[in-house]
Amino acid sequence: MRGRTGRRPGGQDTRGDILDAARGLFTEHGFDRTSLRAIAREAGVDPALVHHYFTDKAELFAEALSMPLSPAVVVRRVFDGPVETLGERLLATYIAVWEGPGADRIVAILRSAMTHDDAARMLREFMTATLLRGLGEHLDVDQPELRASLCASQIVGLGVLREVLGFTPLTATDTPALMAWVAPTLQRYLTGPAPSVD
Amino acid sequence: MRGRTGRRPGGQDTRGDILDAARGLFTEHGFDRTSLRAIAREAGVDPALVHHYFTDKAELFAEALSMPLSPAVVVRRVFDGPVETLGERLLATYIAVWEGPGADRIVAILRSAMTHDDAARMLREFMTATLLRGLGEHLDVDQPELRASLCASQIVGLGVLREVLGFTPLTATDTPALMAWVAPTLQRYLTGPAPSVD
DNA sequence: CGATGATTTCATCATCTGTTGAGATCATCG
DNA sequence: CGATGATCTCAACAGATGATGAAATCATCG
Repeated sequence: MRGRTGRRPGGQDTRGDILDAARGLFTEHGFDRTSLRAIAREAGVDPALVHHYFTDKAELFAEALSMPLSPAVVVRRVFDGPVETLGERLLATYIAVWEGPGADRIVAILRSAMTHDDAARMLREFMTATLLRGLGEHLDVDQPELRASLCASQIVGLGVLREVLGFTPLTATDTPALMAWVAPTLQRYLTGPAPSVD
Repeated sequence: MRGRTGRRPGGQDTRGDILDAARGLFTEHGFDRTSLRAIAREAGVDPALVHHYFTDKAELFAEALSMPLSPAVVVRRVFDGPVETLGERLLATYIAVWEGPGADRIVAILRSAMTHDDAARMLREFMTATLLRGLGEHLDVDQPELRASLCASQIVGLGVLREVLGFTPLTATDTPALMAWVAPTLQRYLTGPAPSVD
């Protein structure tokens, strides 16, 4: 039954199984340390089949880790409300992404972005689409790109240390307490006055 | 001359050449994407020689990317001065590390830390040794580990986006302007009042 | 000069990588 | 039922990887 060649009986979603396995392994080990063969093994499938459905390892990565959240939704959620609590809603939205069902994908992208160009591009697009796009439309501030990038740096830093590297003080602290610390930072980056450089 | 076996004439520091090559390649590609053979090629040396000097790839990584700055020096530099400008000095110290002669090592560690345990450990040790150690001794605040970790998250996020991923708004902004934005964040994390959680 | 030990390369190993082509099995539709 | 096409595995490829043992060359010190 297992080692038999040819098409399997019963309409199984083998392609989906491969995607699931890929998502799991990419999340755990990143792009480079994940082999097609390991994915195939995890999915209970011959390596050649992976290559049959997805021509490239990069294509499989892109399809398995497609955006977990539509930028439009994020933008609406973040910018719909009083300006004074903008940082709070922004942080809450991202933390919801970290901890929500799409968390795997984000961690995988974060892990892989450091060495793999595709992942870096996906991360950049995710941050700019969800963060920078709404800024220009809904907020009237100077240097919007810089402000957004500063927010991105704080958010990414938090995600890396907490979700990827598992820094103990951050993983141990519960989410509301963490938000109370970090939200004011984002708020100032977004709406605070530009500092004067000495 | 090149393809000859046996010891080379002239007291050359081949071991040092290997370390230099390793540092450069680890910096550019991270741990996983750097092969011993590529290092050997770059150093103009047989792959077996690399293995002769450094038993392991991990050992070579650790030795090539040893700490660029002694924690004691960092702690003294950061905590020697008025408390009101603590965040400023802290950030200046780290940015000096990013941009100084040890920058390669930090970038390599950052790149590799996402997938390689040794690099993650080195990063964790670097951050805690330079940041957390001094806090307990020189500063009387509540939750020192959490405060230090929040600083680490902002610093690491900045380093990742600016030095590793090359986020354009951050790379384009000059250092003093960036410091003026971020230093207050660190200052608040270190000495500000603990926020009340709703 | 001769012996000893450190340096350096060669040839080779088993293993893993992504990829390919051929053929086996099954679902689907005439 | 029979043909067509999608699905799936087998066997195998060439190339890269980290590693090893043996031999060649040189520096050093007696």
